[in-house]
Amino acid sequence: MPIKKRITIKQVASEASVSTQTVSRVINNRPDVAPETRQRVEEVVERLGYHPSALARSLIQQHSYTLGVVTAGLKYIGPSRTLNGIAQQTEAMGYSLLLKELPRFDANDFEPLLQSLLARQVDGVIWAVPQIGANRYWLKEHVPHLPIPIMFLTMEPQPGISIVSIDNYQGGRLATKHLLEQGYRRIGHISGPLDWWEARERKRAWENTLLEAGLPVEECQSVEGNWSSSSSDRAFRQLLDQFPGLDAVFVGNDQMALSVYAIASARGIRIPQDLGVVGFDGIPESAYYWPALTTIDQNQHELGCNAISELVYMIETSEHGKKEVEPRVIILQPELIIRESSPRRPI
Amino acid sequence: MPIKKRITIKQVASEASVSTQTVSRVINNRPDVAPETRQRVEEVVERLGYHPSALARSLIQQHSYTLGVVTAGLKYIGPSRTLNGIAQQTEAMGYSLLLKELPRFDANDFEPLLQSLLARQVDGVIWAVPQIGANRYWLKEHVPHLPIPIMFLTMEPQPGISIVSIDNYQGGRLATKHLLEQGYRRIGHISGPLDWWEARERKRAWENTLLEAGLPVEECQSVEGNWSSSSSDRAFRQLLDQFPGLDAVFVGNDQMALSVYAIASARGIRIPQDLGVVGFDGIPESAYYWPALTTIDQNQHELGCNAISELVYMIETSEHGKKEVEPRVIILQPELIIRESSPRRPI
DNA sequence: CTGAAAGCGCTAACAC
DNA sequence: GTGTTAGCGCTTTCAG
Repeated sequence: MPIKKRITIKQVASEASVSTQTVSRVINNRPDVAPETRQRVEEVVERLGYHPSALARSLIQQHSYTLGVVTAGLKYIGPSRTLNGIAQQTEAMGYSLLLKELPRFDANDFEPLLQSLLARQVDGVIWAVPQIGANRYWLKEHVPHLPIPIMFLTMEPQPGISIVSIDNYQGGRLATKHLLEQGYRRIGHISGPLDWWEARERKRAWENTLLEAGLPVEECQSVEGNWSSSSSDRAFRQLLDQFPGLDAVFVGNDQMALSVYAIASARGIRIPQDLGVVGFDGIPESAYYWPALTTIDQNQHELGCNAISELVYMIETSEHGKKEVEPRVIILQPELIIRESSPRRPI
Repeated sequence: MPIKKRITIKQVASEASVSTQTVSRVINNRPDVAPETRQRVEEVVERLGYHPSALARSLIQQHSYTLGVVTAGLKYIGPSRTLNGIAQQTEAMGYSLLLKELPRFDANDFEPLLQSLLARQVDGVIWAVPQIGANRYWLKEHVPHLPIPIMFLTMEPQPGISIVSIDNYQGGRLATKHLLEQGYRRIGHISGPLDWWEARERKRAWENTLLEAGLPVEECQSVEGNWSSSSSDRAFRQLLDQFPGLDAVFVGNDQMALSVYAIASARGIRIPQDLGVVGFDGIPESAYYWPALTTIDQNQHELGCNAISELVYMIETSEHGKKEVEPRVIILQPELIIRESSPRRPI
């Protein structure tokens, strides 16, 4: 039961007529306490509503059981789903979470952020900000000097860095191959913003898959969006104008696919009869687009979970074994979900 | 620059040939330091890459400059947008954020959660979990005994409790009145899950507004969903079956409106010619439904910002003035966004 | 202006 | 089994 004033270990000790050390042993479940002493102490702890200060404990043990997470764009569903996994797994592993959100995706003043986490003695850090532009420039120089493990999400593998990522290239490949297999031939692409690594990977996969199938890929065949529905509103109209004969489009995410649907409806282009569509992300809503959207499901929740498991593993082995843990790279595979927006094309 | 080993104030002191107090004064910008001493210390701080331990500081000052936030359902966009506001405002006010996510919306084992926050000496708590079922039962008994301020989001005002909420009743009223004004008369409702306070408020507003307009409200005129698109898939079909002559529907949130669109399309019901639709939430995507969705915009980001400003105010005045701050209730007003799904009905 | 001593709440290491 | 001593890294108090 929460109480108005904070009780200290001293008060418990004096109330139970033992030393603080004994109280400490009881609350930490150490063996060397006489059963009746233990019981007496426990009774006092209960009665006073005593709860040990994690702060004091962290200070002396040099171990806070707290993880720092740096994120960006929580107002979007992707980062939130990842954070959801992170929070859940952190809790499950008995740690707490200190949250920092970057004001912008491409903010790159990593230093004060990292310091504020280090000042609070976090045991490890998850850098859950996607790789954009040059926002990873500091890795090479600074990561090796950090006193604690740091785990990066969603970025290009790099020697010496621990990373958990989703295979965006493979996702783009699955999407494009699916469209090819269904008989589409003039396949356009609405990409995410190309300063994002993920957007580039998806586009690169689309391009290579077409080329490997012996199809030409022209400049006018793809347009850049910025992940938002409103951006693809413009992008899709441009694509229609500049690439005649379009029979399918691979859209960089499900939000952008939504306005592809809207523009198509407004222009009398029927999906899927006149135009096949494949999205990316697998947001729950995409199953209720009409027609239901074929998409690439990326499990961002699991991404977060994996990152934490791995990070905690790094923390705990580097403590025990005293030797540094080898940086590890984990790549999760996305999945193709076939729905109604990409049926086999009649010959 | 981050450094491998942690530097302590002692090392800085000895390196600069001063006492630790002097170093302390310098890093806290206290006045009583000779300019040249200050400069010498600053130089050493810089050279060694010293950063004070927030932990040790919190311990002695009994003030951690950290806020605890308890949230739930981060995989949904609503809670994330709120957390976004919370994180941003917390940062802006110079605090850090300790994040806890409930495994389920209706989890009500508040006790261990609160204790784990208190153990880390948070200066205040934001309870950002919506009011559902009896998950507020503990307030009356426990809140008055908490040693720190606690701020609740999204719940029914209650004496003695600090709350920031959005006026869901007013939102439901705006939506329903709009449909009435546009000439719709047989207006159905797909509600959120009715153990949610927000869902009940929206429904109550819909019902009262119809009654005040002299229209009957029958049992068969509304169906309960669970906020997800899939739930309203079922709910809307049921509504169509059980309430003939439906000419408009007020849907509890924008996600559920999405499958109303899908079912309508599949059944040849034209929106808006045959059916007017109004949603709730104002998610960015709703502007790209086809036709664009009229909805009630609730600014959840601002909700989070307000909650933090208020909480920090409570913390800082209760410290200075030593007297408890009066609990405050802040109600934010949602806004009607008129788009294309609810045109004036031809007579 | 500066330093010495005390202590925040807890635990590690050692005595008894 | 249990208590004592020391100290995590910092700030407060008070003396000079």
